[in-house]
Amino acid sequence: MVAQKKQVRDPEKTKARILAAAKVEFARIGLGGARVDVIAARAKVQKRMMYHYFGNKEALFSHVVESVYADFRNAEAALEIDRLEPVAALKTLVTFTWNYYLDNPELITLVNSENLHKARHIEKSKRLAVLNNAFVERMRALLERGVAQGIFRKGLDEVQILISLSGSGFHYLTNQYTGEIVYGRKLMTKAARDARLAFNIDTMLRLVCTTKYLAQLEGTP
Amino acid sequence: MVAQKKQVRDPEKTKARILAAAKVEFARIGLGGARVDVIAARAKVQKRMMYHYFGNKEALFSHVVESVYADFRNAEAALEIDRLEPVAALKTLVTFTWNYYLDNPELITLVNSENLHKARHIEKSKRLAVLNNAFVERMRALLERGVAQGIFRKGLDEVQILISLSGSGFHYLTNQYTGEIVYGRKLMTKAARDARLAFNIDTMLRLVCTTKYLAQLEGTP
DNA sequence: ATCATAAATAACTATCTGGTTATTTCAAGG
DNA sequence: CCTTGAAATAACCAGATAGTTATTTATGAT
Repeated sequence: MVAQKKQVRDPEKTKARILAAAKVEFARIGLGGARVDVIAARAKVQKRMMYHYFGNKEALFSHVVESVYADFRNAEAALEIDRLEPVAALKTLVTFTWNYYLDNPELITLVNSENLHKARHIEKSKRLAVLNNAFVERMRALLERGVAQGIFRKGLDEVQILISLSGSGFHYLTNQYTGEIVYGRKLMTKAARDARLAFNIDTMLRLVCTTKYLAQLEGTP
Repeated sequence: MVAQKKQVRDPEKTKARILAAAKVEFARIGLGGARVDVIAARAKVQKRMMYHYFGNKEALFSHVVESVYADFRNAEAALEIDRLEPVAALKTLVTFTWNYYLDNPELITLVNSENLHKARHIEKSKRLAVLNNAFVERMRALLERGVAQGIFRKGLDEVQILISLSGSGFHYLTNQYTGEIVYGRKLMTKAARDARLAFNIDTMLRLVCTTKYLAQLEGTP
């Protein structure tokens, strides 16, 4: 007779616990490095339950990546940047993106892991397709508004802008460890983080605004 | 009696074959995902030889990452951008960096893998410390020259510039798979690659040059 | 109450995997 | 030659690992 905790059934909570633990482990050490046993132990759940609810390790990974991505897109959509002036909207978006990365470091390593696997886990997701489409469309609309007001440059490609916008923060953070060695400097102190955000906002404005508007900004600081 | 190829001894070649195979495997699937047996098979070498020459899997990984990084820095140093006009030097550096990433895709996944492991494999490398130091110093000197000529903005931080310079290409390439899904567009066609390089050159110029100089450039296209 | 079903547990297994042991073979210096 | 140390080979192993089988138990509908 083995001492045994009374079973309390709560499928939603069990699923959520498995997902949360998987998110931590996959983010910490990648799909290849993560161990099913460790995830189960962290979730305080029998390993069998992971197989019950998610099928296998890779399906669990797919679930994690999709939900992390979806949370990110939904949070951005909630900004409703279409209600702001173009320049304010752009600053808001850069700041939000940077802070979201800082607050959700798993997003970064999970996206990297997913790219190592050629994005095959989110390839087929209809849910992400919809969210991503709207995301790109919001930037297209923002650029259009800025151009109409004579503030933004004509003919910019919203995809290039979005890649640079995410990259300016993402790259800094994902490469923070090799970065500190390469540049011989702490990159994650409060001062360093603030400096990078300010730099990124400046970068995006220089990238998107007309030279004329930039000169005007410099004239009235 | 087992058929057995006559041993031909060539320690240098054996080491090189192990390193080359390890580079491919670690780049393909990460430190956690790579298998020692697969590396040995790919190198056409007895697994024991890897342990003989490199000690263990992680030491082999360290060796690979360090040499890949060193090759990159040495190639950049060979550009001798200090012989070029500031603007030409910057364009050359952006173009070189982009092409180097394209020609050496292992660099990107290895750097990502190393960051997942908090850069502990290159932390202690004296060789990289020297190379990295010179690398940062070259950009500092370039910015200084540009400022002296009244072309570059004053007070720029060479580290921020370098992070953005590498990131503008690195981020595009490392996230190419999720990128194609997010943006609903092929990112690696010849046209797409050329467009990104042109965009990155433009970005770096806008970032570094004075507004006055930029306006001048626009006036005479 | 009883029953059907999903939730949870426990123990197990085939295979994989990093690393080792034991042995043989080559090649260079004396 | 012949000795000696490094290079190479082959077989092996203990622990890890993803996934399974078999069984029990809680819960909600009837």
